[in-house]
Amino acid sequence: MVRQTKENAELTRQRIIDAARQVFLERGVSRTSMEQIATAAGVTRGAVYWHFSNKTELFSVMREQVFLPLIDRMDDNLQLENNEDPLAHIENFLNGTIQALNESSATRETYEIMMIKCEYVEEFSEVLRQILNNCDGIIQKLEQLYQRAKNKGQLRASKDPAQLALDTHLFFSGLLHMWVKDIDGSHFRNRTHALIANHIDLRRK
Amino acid sequence: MVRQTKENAELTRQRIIDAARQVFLERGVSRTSMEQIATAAGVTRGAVYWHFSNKTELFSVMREQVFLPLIDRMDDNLQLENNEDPLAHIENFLNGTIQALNESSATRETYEIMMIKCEYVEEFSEVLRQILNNCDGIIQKLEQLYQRAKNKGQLRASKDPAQLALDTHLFFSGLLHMWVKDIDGSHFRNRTHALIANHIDLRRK
DNA sequence: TTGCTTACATACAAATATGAATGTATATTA
DNA sequence: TAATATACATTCATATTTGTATGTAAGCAA
Repeated sequence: MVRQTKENAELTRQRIIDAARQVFLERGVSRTSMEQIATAAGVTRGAVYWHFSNKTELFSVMREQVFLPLIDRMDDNLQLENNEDPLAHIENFLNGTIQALNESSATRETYEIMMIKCEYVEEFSEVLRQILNNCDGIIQKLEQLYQRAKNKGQLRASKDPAQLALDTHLFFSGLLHMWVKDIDGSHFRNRTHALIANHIDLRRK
Repeated sequence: MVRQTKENAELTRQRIIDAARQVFLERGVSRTSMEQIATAAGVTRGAVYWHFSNKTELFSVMREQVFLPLIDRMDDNLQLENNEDPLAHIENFLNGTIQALNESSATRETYEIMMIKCEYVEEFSEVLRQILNNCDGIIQKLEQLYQRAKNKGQLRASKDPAQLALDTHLFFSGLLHMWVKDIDGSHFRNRTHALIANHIDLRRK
């Protein structure tokens, strides 16, 4: 296999990314060598280095392939339309994110890698900063939605939208972490719907 | 420095543990070599290997030094005494844990290492299982406390103690994660008290 | 005081990983 | 169709890391 067409090269590239995800998941990012990724992708290290300059870049591409669409989805989903029921809107958003995890193994695996199979030091601390930035965005939008809920009289008395937004965000990051760690699903994966409903219901008047 | 007394050997051992924590924090567990730990502790690899059979064991000891007392504290603190105000009890427990982070740099650093500077694969997945077990215990005790709160009529109508306990646990693991990641403290570290108060207040009648 | 053990330091061998250099056959293009 | 750039495979030189093996001086027990 020497010189592929452009299209085939693109397929090779994607195979390498998928292989990286798989090996990262099994062995953790640090312990994974370029050789292992290459083998898993059915190529040699030469090919991997041709497409990616090093493991960090490969990791970033893998991550962005999953996260950029996900962030878009969040942005769309949290858009402040003329929603009659802001609280239900928040609930739908949370459920939707969980649904994305259930439906896409690539998303699921990438989450798992990022949460418990990656060490955020040196080059990787940049990733952490990006994640925190996203959090900020989500919190802001949650706050706006809670503000609208308050304006509509959906909320219990005197609840501060900013605080509610933070509480929801913390609840949800906790949920995502537990969702990922709870491999057999008995504790959280099978109960997300009820947990989310309960969380939102605590806010309702 | 050739042959120390028993006491001095114990000091050396502790210095190695502290050095490991420091290097783990800087470079992540995987990237840390025994050589780096030894250098940081002012000894050679020979000493490190004399005290610990490998990096994994050293990690475990470091972790247990911080976590076993912490778990004890939790057990004590969540004990079901004749408390008049179960909700306040929960609030105190949460605040106390945060306080432990604020007061002890070893605790703080160990948390940071375990959350964002360690990859839970192979030997380390055992640690993850232990953590989840602890979570179970905490959730159970929270549930009992919420049950007592319900019996005392502290809770809003028809709230299920089990659900409330899970929600609190998710909130708090989210908070711990964010607390650790929010290095400059602007987002969460300075607001934990209010966040916790708000969270508990959502449950109050 | 002798002899054994401890608490390390030093030296060694083997494995593994990296990046770059080089080779090469085929697409692509002029 | 000839020249060139592409998409890899192969090779090489260089670190790095690990575990162990061996050395050694001082503590400790008899």
